[in-house]
Amino acid sequence: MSNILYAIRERLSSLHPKERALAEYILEHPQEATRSGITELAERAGASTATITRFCKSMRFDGFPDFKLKLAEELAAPSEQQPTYQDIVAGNSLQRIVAAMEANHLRSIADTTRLLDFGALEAAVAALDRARRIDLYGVATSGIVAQDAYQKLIRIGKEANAFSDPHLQITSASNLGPGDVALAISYSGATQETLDALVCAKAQGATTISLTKYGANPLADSADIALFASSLEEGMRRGDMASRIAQLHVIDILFIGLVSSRFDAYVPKLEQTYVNVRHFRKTKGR
Amino acid sequence: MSNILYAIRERLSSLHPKERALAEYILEHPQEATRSGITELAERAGASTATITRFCKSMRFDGFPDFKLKLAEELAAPSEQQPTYQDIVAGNSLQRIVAAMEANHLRSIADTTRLLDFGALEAAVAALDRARRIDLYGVATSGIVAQDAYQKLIRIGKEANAFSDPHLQITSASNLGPGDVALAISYSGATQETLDALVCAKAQGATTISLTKYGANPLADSADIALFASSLEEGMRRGDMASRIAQLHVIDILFIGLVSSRFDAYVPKLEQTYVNVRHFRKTKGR
DNA sequence: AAAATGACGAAAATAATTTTCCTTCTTATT
DNA sequence: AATAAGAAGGAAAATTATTTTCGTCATTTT
Repeated sequence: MSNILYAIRERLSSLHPKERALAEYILEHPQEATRSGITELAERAGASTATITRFCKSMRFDGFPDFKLKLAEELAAPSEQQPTYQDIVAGNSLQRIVAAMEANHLRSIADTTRLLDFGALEAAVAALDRARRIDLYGVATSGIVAQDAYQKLIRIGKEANAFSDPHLQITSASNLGPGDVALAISYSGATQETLDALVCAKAQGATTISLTKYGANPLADSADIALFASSLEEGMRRGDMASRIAQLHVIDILFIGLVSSRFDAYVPKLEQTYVNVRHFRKTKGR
Repeated sequence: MSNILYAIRERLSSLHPKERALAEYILEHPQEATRSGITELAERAGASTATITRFCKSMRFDGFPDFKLKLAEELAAPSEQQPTYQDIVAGNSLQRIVAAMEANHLRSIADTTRLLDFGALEAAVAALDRARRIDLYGVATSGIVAQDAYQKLIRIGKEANAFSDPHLQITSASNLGPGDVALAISYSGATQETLDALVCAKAQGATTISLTKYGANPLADSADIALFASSLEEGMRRGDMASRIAQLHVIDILFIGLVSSRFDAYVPKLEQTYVNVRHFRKTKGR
């Protein structure tokens, strides 16, 4: 199922009556939602146009037209051609596991790419470029992603730090200032410690960026710039595998975007780092 | 190519100057055309909004919004041919970077899957299942992958440890014994420290597994079981991005293979870990 | 029971698109 | 070469769509 429809279904229970009526109508007639204007849809779903706009904004779209466009794009990608997410169950042969894993990872990268918000991406790259200091927050699996971003950033001479420890996160966030950047990573977007750190960083005047699963969530709501990686169906036995790969995909894009934005400044540092590591370790490898 | 873009190109020669300028702009930046409003597009294409509307009508669309929607749907449809590895170069637009990144990651996962040796995989899973202790070695980017494997293994109660520090690697390897497993990760397969640790582990009687790029390399040659992740074309400016994702892909397969091999033993631990983390942190997230 | 909060829609405000209409440019004709 | 006819194209008016504001009503809290 499409990520947008999935995100809607996920939120269904937490919606107000009219919003829910609207959400249910969209879930039942997604095609029609993309074809009609806001007034028409309001009538058919039994809600007001105001409710629709509010709903779209709460889903972090620019507005109804933006929602319509993104939904249309998702619906246009025929899912029967694309591999769909596979659950992992008992007693599967290695062959089946490998096939399922491949499908999930491919799908999750493709989905993430399709859902990318270029505006947010550009803003994030610009903020990272400007930043005097960059803090990276993430716990457990998301900590791995934060570490990965950290390793990349220091290669181009950025003053970056990654924290998994809640106390250190807050400690470091407290010492950020305007122009600095805090990038908080959490699959669910609901990790309290990471959220606390982000809020703290924001209070210090830092530019805050979130990287979470798709759909509204506390972390994304609090961040100045919200980036998303595709979310898998619930019930997937270990949804965080694909999501972590999707998040790394976004990190890679951010990093290459950053390097490309000022090629002359960053590439020499990157090359120098590489040369130095080789020279001092006298090995070819990583 | 999309039908709409194709239709535009076909009509190109029969269009008036301004319409042609518009058409050419759309052909070159189809994505942007779907993202922007009519005013914005008019400015960028050097035509007036009136011209755009007229153009859309002449193409038998209802109007500009209709055109935009249909074009977006077409562009969202899955891509034509198998993507090939793309190099990352200066001054690329974010759109191109994203497209290249997606192509590389998709390709690298697909390639890795195709190159998988099921025999080695099965042997690795069996060794991990048997192991009393599991050591994970990896430096820098490969250290991230080792950390990821570590986080997974401890979730199912495996006594695992990940080391990036060369001294600690050796120290820990020295205390492995028969039945234990050392999994060494290095993209090049030539990282001296990691190789040393693996050799040391082997001398202690541990089963050794390597995870490297495809092809002969010291690490794979020394390991009892050699696993491979797809190697990118040489000269790729940052080949380790895709390779790291491919390595994680292999780790995921190993892990799920392990869990599936003895579902009844491992899944309850996995579930329990998950429940406990949620309970003690009183959050839904990661 | 009063106050506070929040959902919600009517309607005003704003934004986007389409249409009208007029100017300008081209081309055909005298 | 001058002029009329016709089409291209843009400015701005008209229309249409979307968003925001604001007030009402319902629900919850004190």
